[in-house]
Amino acid sequence: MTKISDVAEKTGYSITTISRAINDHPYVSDKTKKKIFDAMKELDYYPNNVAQQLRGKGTKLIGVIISFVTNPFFTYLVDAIEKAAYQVGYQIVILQTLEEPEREKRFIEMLKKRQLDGLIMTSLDDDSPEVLKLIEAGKIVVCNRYLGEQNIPLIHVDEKKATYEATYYLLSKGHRKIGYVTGNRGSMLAVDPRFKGYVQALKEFGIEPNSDCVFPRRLTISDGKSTLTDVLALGEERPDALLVISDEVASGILSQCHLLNIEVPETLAIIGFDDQPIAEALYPGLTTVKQPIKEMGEYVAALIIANIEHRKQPEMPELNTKLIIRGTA
Amino acid sequence: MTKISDVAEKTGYSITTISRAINDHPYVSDKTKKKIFDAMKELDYYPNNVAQQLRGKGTKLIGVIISFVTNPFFTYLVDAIEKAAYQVGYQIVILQTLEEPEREKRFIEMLKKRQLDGLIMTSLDDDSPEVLKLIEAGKIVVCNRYLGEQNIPLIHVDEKKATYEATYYLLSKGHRKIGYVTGNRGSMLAVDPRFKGYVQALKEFGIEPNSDCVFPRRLTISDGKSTLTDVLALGEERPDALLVISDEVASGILSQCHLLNIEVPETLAIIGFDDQPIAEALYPGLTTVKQPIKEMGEYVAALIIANIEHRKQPEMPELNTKLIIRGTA
DNA sequence: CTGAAAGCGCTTACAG
DNA sequence: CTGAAAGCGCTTACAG
Repeated sequence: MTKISDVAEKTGYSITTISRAINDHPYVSDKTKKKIFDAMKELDYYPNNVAQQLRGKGTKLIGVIISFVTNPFFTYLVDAIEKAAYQVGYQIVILQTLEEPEREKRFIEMLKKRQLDGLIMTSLDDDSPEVLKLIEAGKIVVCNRYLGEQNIPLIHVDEKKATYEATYYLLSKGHRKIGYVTGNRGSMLAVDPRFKGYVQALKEFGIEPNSDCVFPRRLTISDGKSTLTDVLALGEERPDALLVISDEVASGILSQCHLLNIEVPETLAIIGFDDQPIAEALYPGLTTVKQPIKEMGEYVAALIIANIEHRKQPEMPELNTKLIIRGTA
Repeated sequence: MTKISDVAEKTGYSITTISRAINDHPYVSDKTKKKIFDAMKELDYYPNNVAQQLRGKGTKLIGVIISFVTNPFFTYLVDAIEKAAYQVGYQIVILQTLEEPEREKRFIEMLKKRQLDGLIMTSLDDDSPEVLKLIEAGKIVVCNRYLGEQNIPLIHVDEKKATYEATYYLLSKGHRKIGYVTGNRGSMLAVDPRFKGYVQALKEFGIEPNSDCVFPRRLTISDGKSTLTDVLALGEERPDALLVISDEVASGILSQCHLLNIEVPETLAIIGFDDQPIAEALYPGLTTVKQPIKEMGEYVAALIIANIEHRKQPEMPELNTKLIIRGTA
């Protein structure tokens, strides 16, 4: 690999001058610069970024910790982060936890070892003092969801409001038995803002939430299919509407409705969450809660980069969800 | 930030010994090691990876160039690559071109500047001599698709066979007017192996391909919806089956069929491509060509890492597609 | 088993 | 405007 001394040798200038030309230092004449650039081109020389990093420039790499790359929600978030970061010279390292704590640990180590300039975490398992310190130092930004106790800053949308509005919509359409389908464990419900929004709307209509109508741990399309079976097993008591915290699970339910000739939305209304592309492709189109993923991604990228470069933090935009009404409710 | 000299100072050992303890060198006694590790823990010390890199260890970073992160096909490929790479200590930098050549250029520069140990490219725009040199050197591995002229090694499935089989299936079901829906530009058809497989099957049944039934540049769900309109506009001549080189586009077509009460597969049969999760969620389930994405990702990861570490290349597995028959054909 | 010193490839304060 | 030299934080050949 060619290095800076090769360029110095070839041009007759000192290493110092080559470095100054590369870094566009004013004290190098244009003629000198041109000669140097020509030589660099000829030698196919590129500065070794690792050496530059050791001299204080960062890695220009931001890690983004997500649970699964194959989850479209994260994919759209990463897309927004990547575009914003690219503009200012940063790239994204994709870090999926697969919900394994050792993976999260290793990713945080990457930050400590300075492989990464900063870290965006969409989930947080390890809230040890060291991690908290990194959050305080601005090296880690937590975004989207965190169901823990600690009082840490979190960039997120108002999820409670989102489900409140969706549930309210169903209620206003006359539904009274509304089920709740979530990917979370049942034990998490107590601290889940989405569940709280659902409960609040029900209570405003004088309805006590029925735990038989809550379906936890539903994550995939085929979970959705089996959820319909569970719903039907409730007989007379079964819900006439479902708030489903995942478009994918909702799509599984809808598909099964077709198979069993259950009319949507007449017999069963369905609202999804996220407004993934699939929502538009289904028939009937899936009514769903659109998250401001793009805005959130852009903001969180701007925030971590401001932290890395010790600049003043940008102002948080309003992160509003929106109920997109299509055919299923 | 704590550095190795801080650990040396605290323990009273030399920097050399600390380094040796970190790198598990045999000439350090276990008692010494323990003392050193305790001090490291106490100081929350992590070796600066950048300095280590400069001493010859790579960045342990592999770039993966894809067109769009939001495309599920790439998402599944990245997932497979990530998992295989993680096992052996590498991480993935996600590099989306958005089909802009400057982006591709910048990503290749990252490799030249040694920000990346290797590069997996799922598309290749710039086949300049320098890039070819990097491919020959094993620093770049090209995977999936390349519609260029150059004779470069490419890891890929037998796409011609895949579309041949899908088309053959439609023909054997009695369809004779089979349309072809692709994301490529029409001008690319001549070098597109997928199109060749389609044409070959038709010819075996004595059918001349009809250019009216070829729909290029269809990339999105809403492209799919408008494609049905284009199909219907053909009147008597319209196809009774469609081979669609994208599950997403196929889902758009199917959704529009529901809207216009066109029976699938009776009036119009549809075959997609990729077997994305959406295929299973649609009604009827989408018959589609499943690609061996996992196998391809694992192999390409193993290959680039073998190159990086100057080890012998693993053997290429068979990369077979499979027609998944569901309800649309 | 241990340490002083050279060196990885750059940047930059200092001196000219 | 230019260059010799120090130094970023490590690893390792060399000497003991």
